[in-house]
Amino acid sequence: MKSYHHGNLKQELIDCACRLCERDGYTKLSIRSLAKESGVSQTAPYRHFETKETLYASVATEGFKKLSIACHIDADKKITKKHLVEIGCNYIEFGLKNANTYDLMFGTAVGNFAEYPELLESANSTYENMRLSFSKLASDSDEVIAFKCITLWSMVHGLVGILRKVQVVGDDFEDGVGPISTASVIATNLEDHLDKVLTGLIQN
Amino acid sequence: MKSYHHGNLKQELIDCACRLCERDGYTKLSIRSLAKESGVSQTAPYRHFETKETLYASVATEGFKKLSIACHIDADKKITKKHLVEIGCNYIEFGLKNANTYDLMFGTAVGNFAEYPELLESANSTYENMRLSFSKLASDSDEVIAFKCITLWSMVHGLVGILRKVQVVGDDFEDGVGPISTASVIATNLEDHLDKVLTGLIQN
DNA sequence: AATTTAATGTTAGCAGTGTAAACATGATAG
DNA sequence: CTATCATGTTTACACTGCTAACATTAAATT
Repeated sequence: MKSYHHGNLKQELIDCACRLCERDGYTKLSIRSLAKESGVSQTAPYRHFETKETLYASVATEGFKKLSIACHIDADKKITKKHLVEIGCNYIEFGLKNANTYDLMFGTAVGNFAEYPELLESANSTYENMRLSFSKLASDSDEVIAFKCITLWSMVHGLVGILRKVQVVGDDFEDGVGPISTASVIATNLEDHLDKVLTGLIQN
Repeated sequence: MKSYHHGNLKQELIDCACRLCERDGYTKLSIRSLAKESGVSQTAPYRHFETKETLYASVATEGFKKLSIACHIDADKKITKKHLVEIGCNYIEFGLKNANTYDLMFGTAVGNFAEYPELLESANSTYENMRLSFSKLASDSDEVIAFKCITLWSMVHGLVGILRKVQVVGDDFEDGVGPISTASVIATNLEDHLDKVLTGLIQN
């Protein structure tokens, strides 16, 4: 039988939001439809999320947790360049396969991460993981490690954006020269590509 | 006196939309407020824009035109690496200074560029300009040029995203190691940074 | 154990949104 | 001069985020 109190509404709303957000994009997500989906009144979600942005923040938090997991590699002892390439590939794969969630995480939907401690923490933790991997590669100074880390991150982040957009931009160039075909070459040789760029990055 | 017909509504709506979009972000943009701003009835814009996405597409089109201009460099004859660095810096500067418009251009607000011929053209033309610059640098094959072009683009695109996000992510690391401080080092030495990365890119 | 309190749910309602339909106006083509 | 068509208006609908007032029940306090 259905009791007055749901019991686990907050988590169910988040799960549901993650699902719908990834399926339709966060723009299409409405608190009301979410409530209906969970079999609860229109305004019930407001007991758990102050505003819609708070809900977005929760979905983004889950996103960063998943991204962290996707980028995690099992290599406690020695990390090689190959490991970094793997991380990069996993990152890009995540970004392409969870495009809508990725948008929410890196777009302007959530204005200020600092207002949402859990989001802040999950985002920083994703960064910290990547940083640790770099620190295990060579005996660089902390500054150099951080620098390389940001550089790799911006690289894979950029590739996610461009590879995705390019699929949508159309291609009125001759074969092999336009953005689409070029990007798809990169996409299908992602490992080689990252390896090449990382080589430049690591040896400088 | 005010005539029944506005005379130049479409362009005024676009201009106004560009302004409001950059000021408040495209999410806050409403067709109704836009109409009010132009002193016209709520539904008048629908004579010029089939849907809101069509309006978005127009704003994005303007964005790509401005980006093209921002990235344009006067160097008909010989292009050097320095020129490419300049292009990259200008690109990043545009992305950071016009963050909301940039979001509209590269986010999911406009789903399929192919549905908006003008947008498609302005986006491709931005790419084509960048490609031309690369083609004037060295006598690479078309494929190599396109490859380098996409790589540079994804690099600066990624930097825009990360530099912007990082300002908002908070920084609970020791000085000089966390994402913010590292990113700001990169941001203030943007030319050096791009030069370094481009060196690796060009010589491979 | 009884009672107070706080957390969580519901109902009703406001102001704002995108968009469609029916109608009004006036510039332009015949 | 008249018919047409692009452009504007009015009205209306279904939807949205969000608030306020009220209902129910779990948890804390006496």
